Amino acid sequence: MKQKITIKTIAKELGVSTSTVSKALRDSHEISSDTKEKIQAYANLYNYKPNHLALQLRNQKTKVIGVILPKIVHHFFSTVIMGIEEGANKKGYNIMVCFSNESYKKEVETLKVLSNGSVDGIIVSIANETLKNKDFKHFTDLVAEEIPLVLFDRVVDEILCDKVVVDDVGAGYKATKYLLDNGVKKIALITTPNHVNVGTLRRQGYEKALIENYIKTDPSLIVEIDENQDIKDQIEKVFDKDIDGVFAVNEIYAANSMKIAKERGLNVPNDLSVIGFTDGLISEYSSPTITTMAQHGFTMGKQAVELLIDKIEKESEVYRPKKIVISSDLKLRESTKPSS
Amino acid sequence: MKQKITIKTIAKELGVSTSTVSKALRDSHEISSDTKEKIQAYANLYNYKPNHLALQLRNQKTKVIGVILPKIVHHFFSTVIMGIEEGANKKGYNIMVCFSNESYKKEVETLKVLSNGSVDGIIVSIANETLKNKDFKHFTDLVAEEIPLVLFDRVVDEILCDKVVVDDVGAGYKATKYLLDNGVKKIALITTPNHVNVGTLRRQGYEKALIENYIKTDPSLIVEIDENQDIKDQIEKVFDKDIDGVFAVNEIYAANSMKIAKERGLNVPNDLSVIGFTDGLISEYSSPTITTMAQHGFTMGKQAVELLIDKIEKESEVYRPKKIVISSDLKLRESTKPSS
DNA sequence: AAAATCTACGAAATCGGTTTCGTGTTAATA
DNA sequence: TATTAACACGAAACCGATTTCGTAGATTTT
Repeated sequence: MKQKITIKTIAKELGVSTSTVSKALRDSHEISSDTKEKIQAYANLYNYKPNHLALQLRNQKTKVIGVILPKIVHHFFSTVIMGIEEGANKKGYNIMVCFSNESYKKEVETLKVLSNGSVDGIIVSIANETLKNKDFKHFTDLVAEEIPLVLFDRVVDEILCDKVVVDDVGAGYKATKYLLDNGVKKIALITTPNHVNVGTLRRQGYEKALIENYIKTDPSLIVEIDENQDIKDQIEKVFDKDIDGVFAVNEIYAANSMKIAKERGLNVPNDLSVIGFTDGLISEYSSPTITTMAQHGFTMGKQAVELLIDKIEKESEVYRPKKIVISSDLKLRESTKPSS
Repeated sequence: MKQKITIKTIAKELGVSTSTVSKALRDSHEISSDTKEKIQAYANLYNYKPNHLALQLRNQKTKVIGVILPKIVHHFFSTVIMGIEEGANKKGYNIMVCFSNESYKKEVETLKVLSNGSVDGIIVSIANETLKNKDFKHFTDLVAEEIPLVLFDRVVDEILCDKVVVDDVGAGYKATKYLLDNGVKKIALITTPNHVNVGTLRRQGYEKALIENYIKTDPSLIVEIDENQDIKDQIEKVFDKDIDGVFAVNEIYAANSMKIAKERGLNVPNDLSVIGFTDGLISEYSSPTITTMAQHGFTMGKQAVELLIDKIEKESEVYRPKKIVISSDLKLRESTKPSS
């Protein structure tokens, strides 16, 4: 890179001290307007830009927010990033994005790198492997160091910090209830293994809606997908159970269910109603289009970053962890019968 | 944030100088093993982490790479990010991700922020508005400042720097040729306005394939989508032209075409063959699944970041801009007839 | 005319590290 | 025994800014 022009260069060229240059550039009243003009003109001419690193070191803040996501090629997470970025920019922050790739080890490493002073605070959605391990030491350490931390979507109670979550129980309930209210009787639940807590919560909502309608939960209607195996094969089995509804905890599972239905000659929504989760492109462009629980990722990201910046900038105040719950709405499309 | 432990703290506590602490922690031979052990033990106990800002300032490098994308909620770009991140991590770099949201103004601002020393180099895919304006001063300034820059996918010749692009002409040619070779006669091209050069290039490939087959390009079969208006409506018209093939320059246009076909009772692929671009989830989960030109975003990201780091780390060498062309492959699915 | 007050600027400390160079002590060599 | 070398460590400069404090000289006040 080209030799950057610094305050020192300007000072030397103009025969003044660095303090004078600094003050002149910040338009201090201590400097005569003559000198100011001269210095500012020179700085402009040579396109002087103050070195951010120096400022960060001096001010002990970076104006950067670290974000660790499990993955990015994913509609929900990329929407969240947009929200985080917009919220951060509005307050003069930039974001440093990293990925755990659902790996515990990478999450630990990334967290270590970010917590060495590169960022003022960190936003994380926990990796699946970590949730499975239940090893959260890297997070509790972070909290102990008092580095501002906000978790979103995939959170756990063990970590004491601000959180932004979807009302997963409510969402599962809403979806299931909608199906029941519209004449669907036998609803399959396509969900994640138990350690992924959002899946568990959505399942609770599903069960709650069933109980309210005096229907006993049938475990054979619940499919816990192992992502290491073929998704479609695993869903396939539940279609032998003569179901007339599917509630899938994400888009991919919903899309796979639709495909199976089509192959089996089932008409969606007449023979089978399908509701997915995450309002992504698949649901929108599938045919028929898929009714989903919209997760409002953008809002989540924005709320998360606002919470974080609040924590960063008002650290003197007494702190009690906040939890923001974002309710998700049913977005009706063609894969369900119209509301009766 | 909690008061961080610094080298100074350790020095004071142990009654040695900061130089000694620094050397001990870096395992210098200058320090006796006695002292080293004592210092290292203390540092470990109190979880000392060297402050990155201080190191960055001293070394005049940040080990951070800036990335500016037009958007993120988009399969291709999120795949590219993955590639960039992986390549960067492998070399000990982190990435700072920003978005232009296709806006010229935001692109200029973001570039300014990143070029103040926060990053060692920048990777950009140019915003649509900028391509339209044809105002690249913010980029040429960057090049003049000798800040390492790599452009990918959406690039222009006016900016002298390393580039990574898809062989768009070749891709357009391959797609069109495949259709022609398999009996499709009248192929509609659903593309972007002319200022988006990737669209233009793909169009050239389309035309090249037609010419080779002695078919005159029919302008009425080419639809330039204005993203501010309803996409489906715009595509609708070309369906009146009795077409039997569609080549769309992205997934969304392809999906919309499929939808129209379905509404008009056209069987895909028997009555109409469809080829899209970007191998995203829509193409994969659409029904029938959509044949696409796979863009290899991950590879592009990785190549781009490797080019950039090379530039950053070997800046002494004589520099001549490199251009890496990544060829894209046709991924055959159900929306086209099998190869004959 | 002496004292007080401004004005305009510079010296030096600071942020948290690294690194060069110098030096006192001890051990090895001539 | 005098000289040299090795060892172990500290002082100080440096990266690029900001900011406090001090002060010379001009101006105003008493």
